[in-house]
Amino acid sequence: MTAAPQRARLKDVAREAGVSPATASRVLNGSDRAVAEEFRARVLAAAEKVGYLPNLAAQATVRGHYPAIGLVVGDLRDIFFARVAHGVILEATRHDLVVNIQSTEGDPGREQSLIRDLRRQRPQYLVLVRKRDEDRARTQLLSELHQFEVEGGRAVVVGESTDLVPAVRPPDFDGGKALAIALVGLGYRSFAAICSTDKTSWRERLDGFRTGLSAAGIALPDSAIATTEHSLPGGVAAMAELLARRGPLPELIFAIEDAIALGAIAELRRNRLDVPRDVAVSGYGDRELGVVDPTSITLSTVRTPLEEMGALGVRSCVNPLAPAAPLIPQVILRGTTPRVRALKD
Amino acid sequence: MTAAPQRARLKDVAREAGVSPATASRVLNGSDRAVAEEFRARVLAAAEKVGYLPNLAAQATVRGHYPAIGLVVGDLRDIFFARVAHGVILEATRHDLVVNIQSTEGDPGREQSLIRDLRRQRPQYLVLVRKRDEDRARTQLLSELHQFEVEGGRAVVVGESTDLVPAVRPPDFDGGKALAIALVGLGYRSFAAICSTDKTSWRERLDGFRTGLSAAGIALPDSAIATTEHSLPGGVAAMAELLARRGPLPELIFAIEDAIALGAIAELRRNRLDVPRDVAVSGYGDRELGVVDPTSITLSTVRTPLEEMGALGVRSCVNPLAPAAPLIPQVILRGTTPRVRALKD
DNA sequence: TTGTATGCGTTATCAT
DNA sequence: ATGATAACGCATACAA
Repeated sequence: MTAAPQRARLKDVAREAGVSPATASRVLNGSDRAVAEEFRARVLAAAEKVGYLPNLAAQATVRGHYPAIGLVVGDLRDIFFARVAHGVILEATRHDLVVNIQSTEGDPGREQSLIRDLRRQRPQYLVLVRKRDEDRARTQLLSELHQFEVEGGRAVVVGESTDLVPAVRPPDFDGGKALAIALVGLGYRSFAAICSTDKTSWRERLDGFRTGLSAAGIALPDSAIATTEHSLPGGVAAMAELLARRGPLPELIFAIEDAIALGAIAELRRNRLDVPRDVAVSGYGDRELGVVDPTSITLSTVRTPLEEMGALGVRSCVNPLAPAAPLIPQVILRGTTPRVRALKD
Repeated sequence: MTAAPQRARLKDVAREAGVSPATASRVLNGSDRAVAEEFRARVLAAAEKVGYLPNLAAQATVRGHYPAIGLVVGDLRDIFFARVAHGVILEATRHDLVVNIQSTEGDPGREQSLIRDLRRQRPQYLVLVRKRDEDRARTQLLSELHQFEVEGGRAVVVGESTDLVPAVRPPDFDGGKALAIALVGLGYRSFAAICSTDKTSWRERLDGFRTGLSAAGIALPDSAIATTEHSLPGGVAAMAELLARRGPLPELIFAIEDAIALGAIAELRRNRLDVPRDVAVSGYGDRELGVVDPTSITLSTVRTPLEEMGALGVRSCVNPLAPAAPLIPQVILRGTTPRVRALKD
């Protein structure tokens, strides 16, 4: 009924060129063996003529591995995963690697089974993107990754730390530090901070921030820190708590996450405090909030180089020994943190 | 040096179970042939014991095709592509299909070469996601897709229309109509509209909107329509133009795109007109603007079921004959279009 | 119902 | 430098 799919095979190219399949293979696909110039030209011409495309699957069976990179992400609609995936895809293409993408749909419990699915394809590399260090079923995941490596694959985690396999971690310490230095440079001298209860994600940011401040001789006492949930309502609650402490208002409030910062701003406004006139605010993460709507506030923040992290994940798989370029977080100063001089005018 | 990768093969399972590879193959991978219960159990146990995973590449060489779906998208950081890709990935997983993702990086000119790359893997299906009907190199793309189908693959375009292959189009007419009906239901009776110069994307939305209005006996004359660029500054310009026409202000302004709506709102405010007190505004697209920041406006809009479109793309590849469930756009009424009664209170 | 043998498209080893 | 030939892991037509 259906016509048999017509695709040119290596054999067809060889016949067309009047050479053996072996020779054709040598010129078309990478081989260290040399081929006479005349034959090479004939094969190339023949391949072009019959529209030959190498069959990756056949190559994979004989080579034992697939020139592919398995990519496990969470929900792509989350800009975090989208940015990392974008970096992975671009870098993979540069290395002529196919990207097999899978999504946990936000359920880290599915990671293991997804990796298992991926393994059927014998990809050479595996990039696991994690937002937080979710460790349900850690043992399962560990053994799955281990098995992958036993089979000759190389895996890397991008995002939160894991001691299971090599990891590409966000430069959160550097980001916090750079932000602090930038804010001090704008003239700010007194600070408060709002952290989330999710330890791993804010610890380094805060440590870096403190380090940056201390370089200018400024301290951030624990009494100036509120801890709350990693969300906008969390920011509201924490801000309320800080205000309730009734100390002097700091010049700037550093929220460990953009969403928290937005909540804090909302609560400040509810208390008839203007941002940035009365208090300045900075977030962290650059989740692309507060910048799309010019009629609203624009939030200062730190942008984590997520695309670079994805690309680095690929590079460190492909060439584990190559020295990695450092990840540079980008401090983005917007409307919520004006230069202090301007305020005093 | 490196230990040879150890992976269990079908042969190993067969030996372990004391059966022939053929029998093992029949029970482990889909075959219509029946196998005695005892053997089946032995094979299953053996496979479990040695940790067998079928080698997809080997299966692909003998079967002639790869159980995969090639996915070509633009920049994943664009929520449009992210949502469609998410739908594709989920549905593909349901059909036990691998997803090979590629990104044009926003350059539609790369589509052809990406598809060519994909073809090397002999995927069964191909989903091409397009935001607009970019037709540079249309002929090239056409022949590439044609070649893919000649080889036995099935392709579909998701997004803007194309007559090249089956397409999954956004329900823009229905969305415009549903929005108009919802707004009339809120009590609005006079309207203006701002369209973009990019014809294909707004034509159906406006047609649907007009149809919805006319069901209530309301007309939208051409004099109440401004045309501009598909962007926020475009919205500003168009709003300025509408205001300059100096007619009576309509009760509601329908912008064909959220970004345009935001520009329009900005321009209204600049003219000391309050939204929604003086004029209501609705966008279209739900690009997730104006909803993340609760301190700002929240824009009414229509949400195109992009995930469903992606899933439908997969389904119509896998089973072209199955009747497709209709795509339902979702009208989202937020702060910029309050019930008219409330305003009159 | 089960096993044997052959072939899928490609690469690599071995002669030539 | 080139060509025959044997793998690679698996599925299936055919034989038993």
